[in-house]
Amino acid sequence: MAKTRPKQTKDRHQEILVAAARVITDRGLAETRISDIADRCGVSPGLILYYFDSKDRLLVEALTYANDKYYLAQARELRRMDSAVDQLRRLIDLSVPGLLPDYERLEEWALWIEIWVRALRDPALAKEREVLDRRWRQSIADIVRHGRTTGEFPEGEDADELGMELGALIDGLAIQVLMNDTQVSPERMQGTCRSVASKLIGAEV
Amino acid sequence: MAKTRPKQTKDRHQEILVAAARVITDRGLAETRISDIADRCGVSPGLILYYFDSKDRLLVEALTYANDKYYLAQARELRRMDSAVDQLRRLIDLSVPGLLPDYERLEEWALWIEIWVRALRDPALAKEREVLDRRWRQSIADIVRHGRTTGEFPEGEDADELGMELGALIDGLAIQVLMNDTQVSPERMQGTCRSVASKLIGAEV
DNA sequence: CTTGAATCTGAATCACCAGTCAACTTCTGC
DNA sequence: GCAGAAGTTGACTGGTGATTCAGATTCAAG
Repeated sequence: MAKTRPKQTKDRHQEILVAAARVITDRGLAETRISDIADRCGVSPGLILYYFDSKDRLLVEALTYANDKYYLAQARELRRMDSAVDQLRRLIDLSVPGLLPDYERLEEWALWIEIWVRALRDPALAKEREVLDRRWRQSIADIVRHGRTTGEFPEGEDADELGMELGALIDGLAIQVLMNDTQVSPERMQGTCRSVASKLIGAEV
Repeated sequence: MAKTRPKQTKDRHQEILVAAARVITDRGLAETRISDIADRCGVSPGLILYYFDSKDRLLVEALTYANDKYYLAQARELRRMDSAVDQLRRLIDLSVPGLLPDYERLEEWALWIEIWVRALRDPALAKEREVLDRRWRQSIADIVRHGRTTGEFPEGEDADELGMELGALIDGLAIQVLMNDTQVSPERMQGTCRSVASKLIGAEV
């Protein structure tokens, strides 16, 4: 069976990416060593460099890989919902760090900050980041457009502009929540997001 | 003259902090070496450790020192204005990375991201960050309150809540602008901030 | 089986850098 | 001036961690 080997390779590749993402969220990008990733996979450090040309490339790939994984899972879930209000509420809930028991969300936001820092000096990652961020704003704008076709939301401001506004609001609040700010609890963030979204969109969310 | 020595010492302390902040914005926190800071000051690496117990402490102090400097300059400027609308507009303009020629603003935001990343794992810095962030939201809330006493803004939602909302919006947008996102130009961020602020406050800004 | 390619290991190499330290210089007060 | 304190230097130490590499192992195909 010719597929066994290629598949094996692919799995190892992914396995390393997943392990790297987890190590990064645990220890932070700056404190992530190749041997940490190797330990997490149960292999030797040499093997990591066998699959990835350098630590840097691995880290960049891991950051975008993880973000992709979370995004796709979210998009799949939202697509199954008919109501735009439900979609928007769910998107908000998924965006609040620590609101839902599924604590992978915490990881996602921590990875975002690492991406931002690194993208400041790494042109390759900077390019990827823009794609990821655009996709994030887009998914909000799409919900707004969907709500307007279903009649849940009134016509109004440009949907893409709204996507940018709400996306930025969520980003900013998520940072505070992620930092464990005593004034910005997950529940408060949820309430604020709903309230501002309602005002900007012009319909109760 | 007894003042020469104490003053000299103080200057050296500050000089190092300033140099450290600049190196951090240039190279990134992760790539900042003691010798870089020493070079920037034109002194030997040993002297840096003579004034600061460790690299870590120096870096944390530099991050908050720089933030403080920017905040105080901004607060002083805003205090001199009578109109809350003027204050809010100015605060927005000062917050848009790269809008004003004074490019120190770019540095400030880059430092914020470094603070966030590091605060995730450094409890001491986490505590400082909360103070700094609270002060930031507070300054917006104060403008709202001021505008309500002068009659420029109508009564409405809790001023502190508004401070959190607008603060988060600005944070989120500033990240995109700082990253050089092609869809989020400085001018667009400025327009969006004014427009959202107007809607949430209930008066044209 | 056998062979060659893919996978994997772990010790060795190599560069880098935080922090130390002994010696040197410059002040300050007397 | 002089003694001691403060400031400064730069070579050195020690630890760390990325990357290399020479083999060992596994596997697929003939």
